Order: sequence, then C-alpha cells, then structure tokens
Amino acid sequence: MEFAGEDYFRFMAYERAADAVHNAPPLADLALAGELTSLPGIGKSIAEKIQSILETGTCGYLEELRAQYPPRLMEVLTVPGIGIKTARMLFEQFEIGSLADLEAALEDGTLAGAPRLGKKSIENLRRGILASKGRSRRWPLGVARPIAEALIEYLRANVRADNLIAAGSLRRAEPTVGDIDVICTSGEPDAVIKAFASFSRAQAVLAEGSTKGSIWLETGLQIDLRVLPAHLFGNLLQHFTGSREHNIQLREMAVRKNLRVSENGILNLETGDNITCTTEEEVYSALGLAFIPPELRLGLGEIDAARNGTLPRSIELADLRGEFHMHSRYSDGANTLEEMVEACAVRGYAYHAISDHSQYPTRGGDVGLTPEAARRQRDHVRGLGNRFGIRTLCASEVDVRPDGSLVFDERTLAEFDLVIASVHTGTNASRDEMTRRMIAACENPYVSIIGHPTGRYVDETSDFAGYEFDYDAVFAAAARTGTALEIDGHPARLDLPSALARRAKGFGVTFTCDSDAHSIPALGNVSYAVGQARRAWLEPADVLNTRSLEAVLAFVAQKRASAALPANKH
DNA sequence: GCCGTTTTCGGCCCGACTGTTTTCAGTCG
Repeated sequence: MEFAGEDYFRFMAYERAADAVHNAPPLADLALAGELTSLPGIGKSIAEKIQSILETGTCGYLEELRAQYPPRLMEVLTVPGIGIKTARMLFEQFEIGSLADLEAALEDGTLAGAPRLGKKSIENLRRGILASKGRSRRWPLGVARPIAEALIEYLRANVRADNLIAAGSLRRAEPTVGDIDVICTSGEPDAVIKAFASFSRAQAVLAEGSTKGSIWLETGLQIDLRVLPAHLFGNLLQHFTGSREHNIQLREMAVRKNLRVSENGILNLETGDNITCTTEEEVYSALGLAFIPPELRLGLGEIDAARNGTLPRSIELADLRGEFHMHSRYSDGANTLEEMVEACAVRGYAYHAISDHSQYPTRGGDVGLTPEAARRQRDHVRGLGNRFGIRTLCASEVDVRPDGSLVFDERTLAEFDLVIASVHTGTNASRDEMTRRMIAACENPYVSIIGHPTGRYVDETSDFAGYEFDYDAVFAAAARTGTALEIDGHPARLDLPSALARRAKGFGVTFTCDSDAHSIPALGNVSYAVGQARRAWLEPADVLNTRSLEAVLAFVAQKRASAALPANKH
C-alpha cells in the first residue's frame, strides 16, 4: 500500500489492524462468532478482507497490489536505513525489486548520484545488508530473560546505577522478543555505558554514546542500554515498555485532554507545564488512569479498563500456594522424587503435585510409568510423610489417546489425587477429531487439568501453532465440566497462549499456572506461566493453585462426584 | 480505514537521530 502511494492514514490503519490480529485469539473463531470488529482497529472494511482471506486464502485488494509489484520487493525494506521513500525511489529509478538487485547495484556503483544517497549512506547500506541477514529472527522469552538478568547482575556489581530493569517486550512477557532493552538511572552515565560495552558476552559494540549503548552477542541478539536521569524514570520506563500500540492509544487519549505524552514528561498544552514522574504509577495517574500492569499493555482495551476502574487485579507469582505439573526420575525428569519435593518446600509452597508421565509410545520408545510403577511411586510419596514440611499430591500426566480416552483405566486414575490429561501423540488429526478428543478428555470425571492444551511450541525456528480444534467448544466444555486448563510455563510452550486464555476466561474456565519442570531449576519456569496469565487478564481467583489445598481437593472431588451421576444430568 | 465521555466528519503519537537538501526529509523505536 505504501509503494502504491496509498494515503498514510489508510495504511497505518492496516498496520494497526495487523497488530491487533497478532495479539488476538485465532481469527477463525472470531469470524465464526461475528466478532472481528470487536478487535480495536478492525472495522467493516478490514473485517470483510479478513473474512475473504479466511475463506479463499486471499482478497481482491491484495491480489491487485501483488500484480503491481514484484513479490520480493518487500525484502528491500528489511535493510536497516531503507524506509518506504528510499525503497520506492530505488524501485522507480533503478528497477531494484529485490535484495539481490540492491546488492548488485551497490557492487557495480549504479547508485552513484542517486538522490539523498551519499557516500556515507551507501556504506551504511552495505553494512545494513550484512546486519539484516542475521537479524530477522526473534528470541524466545526463555532465552532472552536469563541473558537480561545476567547483564543486570553484572552491571549491579560493577557500576553505580539504580532502577536497573529490562523494559520493552521482555517486560511485557512477550513469548518471543526481537531485542533486549535495559534501562537504568545513574549520575555517572559514561561509566555505566563503558562497563556495558565491556560485558563479557558482547561480541560487537554497535554504539557507545553518552546515554545509550548497543551491543551484539555472538548469537546476533542485540541489547540496548539507556541511562537516564532519575527524575524522568517513570516517563522513560513507561515509554520504553510500550507496546507501540499501547503508547499510541495512550497518547491519542491524552491529546483529547490537551496533554502531550512522551518520554520527556507530560506536557500540558494549555498551561505549558511539564509533569515529570519518577514512577509509572504517577504517569498513569496524571492521565486519570489506574496503573496498568506491563503485560496488559497491548492496546487491547486496557486503557478503557484503567479509566473505568475495571482492570483486573493481575495474578502475581506470590499468589501461588503450590503447583501441579512437574516430573521426577520416575519418568523423564532429571532429579529424584525427594529432590523435587524438597525444592518445592524451599520455594515456600504449601503443596505440589508430582505428575510423572503415564506410559505412552514415542519414536524413541515408550516413556512414562505403567500402572504398577505409578503405584510404587505413590507408596514412595506416601512414605515421605511430612519429612519436607509440604503436602505432595500423587498425580499423573496421563496421555490422551486419539479417541479421547486415557491410557490409564478408571480404577488406576481414581488412585491418583489429581490427574492432568495431555495430548502428546497423533497431533495431525483433523480439527473435528481433535475437538472431540479434547472435549472427551474434559468430560472424563478423573481429569482435573488439561496440560499444555494447544500443543503449540515457541522457538526461533519452529512456528508450530499447535493442533487445531474448536477452541470455543473446548473452553465451554472445560467450564461446564469443572476442568482446569493449564498455562504451562515451559518457555518452549507457554501454552495456553495468552490471547486464548483471555478468551477462555470469558467462558468461566478455571486455570492453573505450572512449571512443567523436568529439573529443580526449571521449577522457576512457573514465573513464565504467571507472565502469560497476566497477559490474559487473569486474577488470583481464576487460578486453581492460588487456592488452599482444601479448595484444590474440593475442586477435584466435585468433578469426580459427577462420575456417579447419570449422563446428561447437567 | 478507523473512531468518538465535545465530534458520524475530520482528525489521526511522539521524539531522537542521521545524513545531507544550508533548513529538513527520512528512518527508527
């Protein structure tokens, strides 16, 4: 649209709509429910185009544009320093329609004399092409966060700085991030930047100014550090946390009140007063809003909620009294049963469940426990008694067969305190088959939790979006049957995805936040689950493992009691 | 193309940085 010279605000509308789609639950569900225009930035026209794309794979307008321009033209825009104006000029005057065309033109000097492209710009483009080749990837949260934490620890030990914090997508707990933004306040910014540039894992220093530095790690991951004056910390943290769409909406709202919001303060356009804030709370308060947790800042209704006082009381890690999903050496875990129990006690949990796998076949052979082995494990757990000062529930992560039945029979299931049902195999079944399978699992009276419900994976190479099923139908079944849906904190899973979890909450579903730990350190992954739960607007009351042990057991017992009832009773 | 606690028409976030065009356009986040 930009190449075609389309009106700026028109293609901006598409860009904002694309952003909303990226953060929304699957569009097929919304389209079916006639809810596409409920997404912010999607009106009648774009909804019609989405409908067409869902039905036919494309839409008329897109095909019109595709016919006008070579398919690889967009590559040129990925080069840092080339925006739409330059790309258009290169296409129209030099017939550059791909990255390869651009590289060739830079080689043979045909770009000499091009408007606004001097010697320095040409050189920057050469470097930019090299940079762009290693940079298009995104990084899983589970990879980026430990790196940010290591950097912050290093700076804390070596410089005089306060308010060291990772902002940006990391702070919003996005499942993947494009880079790491760290900010801090200090009276000695030069020394801070210098120490930053000397970070042992830095492979290249891209910028080393007086208030901002950029480094590349050997993997190509970029880290930016900004050092700021303390009296502006609130404004800056708010600005650098984003998201872009959240900031746009916030500033649009502020403009209607004659206020101009930026990282430099909140300027009252009538009086000329500039309000600077040392905390984010002050920023939101100055705009008449309640504090919005970073994980909610996606431009998906949080600003209205902050104005109306209808924001959730977001769940926090400290709300968890235990968790349900972890493995020991009995199946594929790295630590012994005792080690896992003790580690959970050390974390301060009142209770936890050991949920080793049931037996199921994999390409590498069977994994998991037979019913007999599960019974031996149960006796082992019972024998621990209160040795570690924590209540250990005997649980199992039981595999769901393609027909929706579980690999353990009812008698075996009844012997566990708690059962998690998970799909690990046969994931290429049709949408209808998978929907029936998931609903059958929910309807099993012994299943209290559905583990990693969509099967999606998060990493830099795989875009496996999980197995397809009718999410709304399964959410309704989970709510109706009293089955909790897990938010799995394994950084490669983060499943349920937050957009789906937020939708499921609308059906009245109960959730769990679990680590899915296969080792002691991985118990910490439960914090990723909490981050996704916050992005889904979940409150403590929505999450089973914020409740007392008695309440958890009652949740399990209530559903099991339905096993004694005839079908169709409720 | 979207949207509205003044508005269904007439607006649309904000600033830093860079290179080059001696006053600013283009890019980026």
